[in-house]
Amino acid sequence: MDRDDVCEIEHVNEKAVQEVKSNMFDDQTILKIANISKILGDATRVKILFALSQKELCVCDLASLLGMSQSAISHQLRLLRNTNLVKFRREGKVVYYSLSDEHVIKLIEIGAAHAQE
Amino acid sequence: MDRDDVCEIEHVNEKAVQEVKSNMFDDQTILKIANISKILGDATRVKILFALSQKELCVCDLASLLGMSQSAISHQLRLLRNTNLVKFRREGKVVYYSLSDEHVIKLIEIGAAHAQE
DNA sequence: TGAATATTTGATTAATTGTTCATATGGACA
DNA sequence: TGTCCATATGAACAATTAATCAAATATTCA
Repeated sequence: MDRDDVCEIEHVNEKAVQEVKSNMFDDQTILKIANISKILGDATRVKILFALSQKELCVCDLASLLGMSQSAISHQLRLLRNTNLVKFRREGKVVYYSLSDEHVIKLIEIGAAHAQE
Repeated sequence: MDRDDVCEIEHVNEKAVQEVKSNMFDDQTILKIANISKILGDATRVKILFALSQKELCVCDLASLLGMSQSAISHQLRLLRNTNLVKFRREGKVVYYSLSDEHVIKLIEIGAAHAQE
């Protein structure tokens, strides 16, 4: 699309637009904000992260806790691993997961505060 | 699926699971957390919300600022309206949008802090 | 009223996503 | 080695989603 034609130029508040633009986060930061939000945009993942914020748990614990298949949990954990939100350690056959990012809990808390309204 | 069969019962740390479960947010709260996160899970919407946190802007301003079609912006604004994250006022032909939820900015700020790593 | 302009809306389409099922991997232990 | 069990992974499928295009509203102004 042609961004000069979004509307008649006289109607754009050019000064305000430029001012906001100069304060805007760079695209990479915006993308990272969107990406971590995307992670929290699924109830299963929110539950997993909240659970792990309280206790280190194995895949099996999480599956039991959430009443979901071990495969579904494992898929979600992979996502959380790939985005460095959780870490894990192996103990025999069992793999224990725990949080590796403190921001996530703040985000969940603010989301919860937002929910109470 | 059968949640009793996710794994051998003896291997679930039942006590830990129960403890976490008792502290877990209720499903409705979890859903609201996920839903507001979903909103922030898109770069266009993050930009819109961040822009509106600084200045009241019209649809046309936002389209110009983001270099996107006015229709695309309008669709996103509808979403933000429906979730009560923005409010608007009409002035003649022009509709001005502004933020109506303070939590959103905190979420974006924490997301940005997370991005700086 | 009719023309012009800002915005909204509905339908469509391509892309993304979360779960399921089946199968693979990896460690423990006989 | 072979079996068991916890976990991981790949393919497939349904559902959701964001942009585009075309068309509808709403407001101003001549």
